[in-house]
Order: sequence, then C-alpha cells, then structure tokens
Amino acid sequence: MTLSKALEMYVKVIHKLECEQGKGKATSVTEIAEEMDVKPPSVTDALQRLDKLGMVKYEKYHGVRLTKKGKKVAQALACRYETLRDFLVLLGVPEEIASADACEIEHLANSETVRRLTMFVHFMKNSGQSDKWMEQFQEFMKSEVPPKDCE
Amino acid sequence: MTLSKALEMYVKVIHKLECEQGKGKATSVTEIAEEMDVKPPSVTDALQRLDKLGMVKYEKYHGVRLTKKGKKVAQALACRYETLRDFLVLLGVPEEIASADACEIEHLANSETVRRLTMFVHFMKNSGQSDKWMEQFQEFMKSEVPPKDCE
DNA sequence: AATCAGATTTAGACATGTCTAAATATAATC
DNA sequence: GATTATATTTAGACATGTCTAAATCTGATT
Repeated sequence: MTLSKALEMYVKVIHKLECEQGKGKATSVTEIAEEMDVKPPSVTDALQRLDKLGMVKYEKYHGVRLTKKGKKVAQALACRYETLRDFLVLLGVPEEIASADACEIEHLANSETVRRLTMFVHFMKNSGQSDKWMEQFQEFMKSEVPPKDCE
Repeated sequence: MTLSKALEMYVKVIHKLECEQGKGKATSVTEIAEEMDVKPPSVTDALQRLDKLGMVKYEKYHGVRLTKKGKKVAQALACRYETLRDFLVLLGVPEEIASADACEIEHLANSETVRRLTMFVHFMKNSGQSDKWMEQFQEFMKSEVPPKDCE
C-alpha cells in the first residue's frame, strides 16, 4: 500500500519540478531524469508504476502530472524533510550532511518520531530557555570528546 | 563497497545469535531464518554473498561465523542502534517505535549525525541542566498542539 | 506533406532480495 | 551400516530498480 523509497523520490521530484515551472505544463521524462541523475528508461518505468498506483496521471509521450493523491504524498514528504533537516542543523550537523540524511530518513521514520522532532525544534526556537540551552550544548560539544563514534 | 541494508541486517542478526550461544558453535541457517522471519533459501543466498564480501566464513551445510571484518560491522551497527534508540526515547518516542526507527536509521545515517546525537544524549544525561530542561520539554509537549503532523 | 532531430518507449540484461518446490546432504536411529 | 527425519541447498519464479541499445513517436523545418 505504501510507496517504495524510490517511487517516493520520483513523486518528490515531480512535485518540485511542477512547482518550479508554470502550473499548466506537464513535466517531461527528460527533466525528471536529469534532476534525479538516472536514465530516461528508468523514469518511464517509474511513471508507469506510479500511474497504476494513482499517484500521477501519465500520458505516453506527453509527460506527467501529480494527482491529488500524489500531491498529498509530496507535501507530506516535504514537511518531513523540513522537520528532519531543521532538527539536524539545530544539533550542529553540517548542512550538506543534514540535507542528505533528512532525505533518507524522511522515507522511513514513524510519524510519531517526526512529531516529536517537530516539537523539539519548536521548543528550541520558541521557548525562552532555548538560547541558554543551545549555548550550553555548544560548549559541551566543544569540551567533550565524543564518547564513542560507532566506527 | 558498503553493504546493503539487507546484508547489514544479516550481519547484525548473526552477531546477536553468536553472542547468545556459546562462542564455539557456528550459527545455523534455520536460526537466522527464524530470527529474521524469512525462509531458509533467502538466508543461504545472503550467506553466500556475505562470504564473498569477507564478512563471514560460510561452510556449506555447516553454518556460519562472522569474520573480524564482520564483527566490526556488527559492533558499529549495534552502537549506532543504541545511540539512535536512546535518543528517540529521550525525546519521548514510545519504545516500540523508537526501536523500529532506530533499526532503520542505523543503516543510513551519516557518522557525523550519529556523533551529534550521541553528544546530545550525553549532554542530557550528564549535564546538570538536563533535568530542568527535560521537565520543561515535557511541559511544552503537553501544552502545545503539534504544529503540523506532516500527514 | 515529407523529412529529420530529439524525446520517449520498448526490449532485454543484470543485481538485489524474496519466495516455493524439488533435490541433496547430515545426523540420528534402528 | 541402512534408513529416515531434518536441515540445507539448488532451481526457477517474481518484484523492484537500474542500465544500454534499438525501435518508435512528436514536433519542427523545409
């Protein structure tokens, strides 16, 4: 019932391209292939499967559009991505790494986990205590040797 | 060069079973299959590939043992899992969910991310401020409506 | 309207990871 | 030592996701 990670990525990319372009136009196979750094036949294959799943309206030789269902999935993914990325950056993970990890984790984290992380980020940004806490955490990270690095 | 998520899971499970049993014995295909809830032929296939990759010593019909290399991978995974799980529990994610998510994320998070999470957990558990902070966070979670649930 | 370039799809290959059913090896029992 | 039950492997299927090479369609040019 749920999409694979790969298919979710296609949905996400189509959404991004639809947002970038004017609303009217359908998104082409080539655009998707370039954005995802895969070859066109892989895209065709994915689109055929996404169409069967009701996530996109795909017309042979004429590009693709997200359905309502597809848009909903894309928006949920975007929201999860934002949350995860914000959270990791807050913890001091470099932006590049935070983005990459968020992009992986968005596909598999439980909603409850995402909800907690969202609250954490909010707490950090909105509670009066957060500045003080953040300062202390920064200090802690400087002073402490990482206990073990799992490698 | 790096193992797939599926193969990493086999390594992890073999390690667990080796630890549970006396040291001497090799781990059997059936034990692994039961632990992972897959059928024996899937295990045979995975063991053949892990052997080629130098992660295990696999003797047809006579079970399997982790190599040094395999043990190292297993330990790194266990460490990552612990860190991720501890972290999620600290944030109030229910244990069941925390365990499941940790088990997914361990295979893909960047080391830098894991390191930051480790430090966060340490900070929470060891800095004098943590109790106060945790209390405030709990309070915040009760009072606030989750901003958006990404669904 | 015919042609041609570029985009797209199809066909067929391969890797990973799973399964069922059938063949085979191991180990325990008689 | 032969038989038999159990464990294991092989063979062959399928789904996902990728690729290359070849076929086909579309749209623009002449």
